[in-house]
Amino acid sequence: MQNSQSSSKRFLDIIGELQSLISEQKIEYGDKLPSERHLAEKLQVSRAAVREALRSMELLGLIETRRGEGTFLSDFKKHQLVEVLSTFIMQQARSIQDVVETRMIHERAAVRTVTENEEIRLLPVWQGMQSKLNEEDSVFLREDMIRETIVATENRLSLKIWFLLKQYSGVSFDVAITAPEEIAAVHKLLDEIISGNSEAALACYEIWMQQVEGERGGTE
Amino acid sequence: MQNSQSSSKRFLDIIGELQSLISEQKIEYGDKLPSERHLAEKLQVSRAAVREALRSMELLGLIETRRGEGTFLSDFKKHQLVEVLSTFIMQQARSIQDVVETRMIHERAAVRTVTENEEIRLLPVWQGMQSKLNEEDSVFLREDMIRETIVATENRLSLKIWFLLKQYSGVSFDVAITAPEEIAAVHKLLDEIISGNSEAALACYEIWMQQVEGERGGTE
DNA sequence: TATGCATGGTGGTCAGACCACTGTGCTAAA
DNA sequence: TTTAGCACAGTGGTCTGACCACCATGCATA
Repeated sequence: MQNSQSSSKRFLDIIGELQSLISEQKIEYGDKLPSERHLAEKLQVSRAAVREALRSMELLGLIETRRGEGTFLSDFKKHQLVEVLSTFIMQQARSIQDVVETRMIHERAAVRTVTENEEIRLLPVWQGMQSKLNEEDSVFLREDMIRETIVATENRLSLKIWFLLKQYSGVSFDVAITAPEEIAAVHKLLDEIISGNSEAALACYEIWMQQVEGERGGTE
Repeated sequence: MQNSQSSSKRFLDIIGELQSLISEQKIEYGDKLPSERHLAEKLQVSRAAVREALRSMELLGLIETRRGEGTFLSDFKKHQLVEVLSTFIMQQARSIQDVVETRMIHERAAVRTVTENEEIRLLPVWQGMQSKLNEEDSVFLREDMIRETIVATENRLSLKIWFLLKQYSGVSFDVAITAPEEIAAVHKLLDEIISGNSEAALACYEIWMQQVEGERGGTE
């Protein structure tokens, strides 16, 4: 009867039942869960089914399993994360505009951080990029510039999020910077970073991005 | 020999092998994967083990399974997203500092966007929050203020990321704003948003956050 | 030509077995 | 009495083989 939608994914039901059981029995982070065999008996399913559910939860970081010992509720607050993650995944990214804007949020923040931090902006990286930008036969990608900027902030999470977003934003980043105007724009951006003028650096960034944005619709 | 760390989680290995296989055989989104039985034979593991890996991937949204038809690669580019989030989950958040900093990146960007956008900053929401802040018996949570700000930017992706990050950043956001200094700080922030002075608004935001940050270690 | 059915392949589930590992408690040696 | 060693039970890890429910296909029949 209830097989078409609701229970066609039994292992999802099992996950749900496990979570109920966890909250009912007030199992805290780090506590031990019933063994796979006990769970199978309690939930009236096979051990294989229980394991499929448990492995899924493990991959999500909800639980930890230790051979010979048992299964334990993970001691980090990963639950909400999973919730968000799943809703995130389930409902296709809505607007590409959000992705672009969010990507740029991270990029702007990086430019600002780098420019306003004396230690970072005096790093030799920036000069290195400038000379590479000047060389005729060197390949200097758009994403190199931005990536290095975010790397310089030493915020790995931001870097990861950016890396993710750039793949969605529909802009070609793995493209060498060759157009004279673009070289000039990036050059100026690097200048302003080195001189520590954050407002000017951000302005350069915006100009550059407008150039990049404007090129869409050209080739394709 | 190599059982203590690397291959103690066989189903993780299987997931890895599956992903290799997917990229090797150039399986595109929406394409059909080999059947569970074939995979089991190919990878030299039991079908149960293959299924554990597949169910995990399914929960993450990487694949879709249709009974009687087969297993299909999910038609959206969810891979990287999952990869980013899961690796981040797995290896206990490295530096909580990254999380906090990234959260603030989104918050600052929202404050700036809202303040610099005439249509948004003239919305009645801000006054509404101010009066609520003044009322004696009303409950105005920290996260209400920030959430509304990000909501106002209409960037749902940024909102989701923020929502995710706030749960990790170790700061209590579901706490009512009651301390006189905090009320004053938020009030001033709202003032500056309404008057459209972005630098001043950001300065207020920083002050507020320093207050919030400073309270850690007090109660706990 | 069009309808209906048999068949093979697929995921979904199960039972039972064995292995590898861990913790515990008992036993025997010091 | 204390301690070192071992046997054992419980746990996760894996495998096998079986059966069911479902779907697409193609063949046989009307």
